[in-house]
Amino acid sequence: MNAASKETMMTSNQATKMFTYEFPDVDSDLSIFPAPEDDVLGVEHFLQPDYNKCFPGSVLDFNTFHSHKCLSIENFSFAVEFDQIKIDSESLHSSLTLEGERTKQEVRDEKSKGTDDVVCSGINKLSGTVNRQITDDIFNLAPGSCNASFLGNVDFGYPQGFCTTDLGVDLSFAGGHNVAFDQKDGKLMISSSTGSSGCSGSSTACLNDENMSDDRPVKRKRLSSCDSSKLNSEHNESKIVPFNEGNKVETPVTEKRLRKPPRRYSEESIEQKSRSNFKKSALKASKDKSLPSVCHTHQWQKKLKAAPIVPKDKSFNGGCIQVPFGLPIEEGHSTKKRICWEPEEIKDNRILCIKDKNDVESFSAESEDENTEDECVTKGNTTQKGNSRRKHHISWTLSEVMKLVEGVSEYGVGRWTEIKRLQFSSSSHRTSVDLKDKWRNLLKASDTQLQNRRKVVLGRKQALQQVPESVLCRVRELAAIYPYPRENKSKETCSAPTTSSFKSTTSNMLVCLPTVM
DNA sequence: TTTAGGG
DNA sequence: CCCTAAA
Repeated sequence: MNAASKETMMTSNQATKMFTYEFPDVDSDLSIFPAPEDDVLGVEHFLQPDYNKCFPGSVLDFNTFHSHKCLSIENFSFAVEFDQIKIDSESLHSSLTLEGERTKQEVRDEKSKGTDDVVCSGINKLSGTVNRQITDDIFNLAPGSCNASFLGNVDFGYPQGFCTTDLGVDLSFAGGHNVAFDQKDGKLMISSSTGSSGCSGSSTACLNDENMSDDRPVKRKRLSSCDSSKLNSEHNESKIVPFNEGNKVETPVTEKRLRKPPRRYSEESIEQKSRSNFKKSALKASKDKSLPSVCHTHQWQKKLKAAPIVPKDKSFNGGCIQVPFGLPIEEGHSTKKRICWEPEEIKDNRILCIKDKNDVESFSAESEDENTEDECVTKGNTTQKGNSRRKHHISWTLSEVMKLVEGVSEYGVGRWTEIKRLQFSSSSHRTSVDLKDKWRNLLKASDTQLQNRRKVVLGRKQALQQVPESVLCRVRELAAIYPYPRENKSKETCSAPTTSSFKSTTSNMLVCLPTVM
């Protein structure tokens, strides 16, 4: 419309000629040292005061660059959206057409530093580093210090394999100028929406400083999270965003919608949140800070597909860990509420096997110890403890039963939590509910045993008996002393816990039974 | 969160 | 062993 339109009258040849610079000697005397991908590049070295000393051959003197040709962005208020900038310096130097001493310097600098992942820097301190949000850096640019002229036509030309989704770049310049990164072409596009001064094509850009005022409010808008530009990688195109003066507050920066997390993950997250305070906090933290690792969405999506649920530690409570990259790690995982992927037959077979094992070897000796117990636990759980909705059947060993009976004798029926804490502290797979259930089953078993005895069906049935008779007798004794809730309410109640230990009473327990025989 | 009880 | 209601 005004000077802006005038400035765009220059032919593309002119523009190309004027602002194309090649670095013939960039690689000649400077070697490249590959840097780890996660290296974060500092930008302080860009601010070294002796730039001009080192490179007197100025290609672009920011101070003398003609503002009538290109926009002077001194005191330039702008909004910059850099989610993640990962620019390969190889391609950067090859097609970078920024004119400028500093640009050259920076490229050289990066070369000399041997970093592969470098810098998009046309302004004083506009740099992107790997996995780093530099919005703040950009925002903190002192307007006065940004004495630079900037002309577009920056070709970032990312190489093969370079992930375009790592370049979620949106530059919205106040005053109707917008800078966008064309991920398809790898071009930085600068355009004006205020008039006819739009750039021709994506390779040239002209910015006019007349529309710029020094007092333009700095508008910065964060994307909701850094992964927003990653999730829809296929359709994520940098757009030139119109920017109107009256529209400063709601700059329509490219909105990228978050991909909804997989349902399974959501469910698991909810589950984790409800089960562990630590997990809760971790999840919250991960949500709140919009963790940068989520930027690797495509990675963790892949992992999520293929990731098996990996057992994390030996304990049951430790549970499983499924770590999509950058997602909250479940720290403790309940063994409950798993989705059962295993056919029932397999489980039944395993249960039978365990029972057979017990038939053969268990209860023959009272000395069955924790090792056997743990071994049993391991057998029952390692294969699928991550997936099964139903907890694996872990046969109660004799030692466990004895501990349970002893606990009941000490603390009474119904105080399962205490029994668990004091008797089953080492076996994390037995919950208080398990103890309660087991006690209930023991009561049933003891009752059945009585009936069997009365029917005189001895021998083989006794062999099939899971719990030895002595233990069941003890259970009956305790049941008489500590009536199981509701079942034995009619029975007499004994308030004082028995102090006798299991072994001391096993010898005469049958005598203690009032109803037996 | 623990316990009781049904399934 | 799971699930849920109740305390």
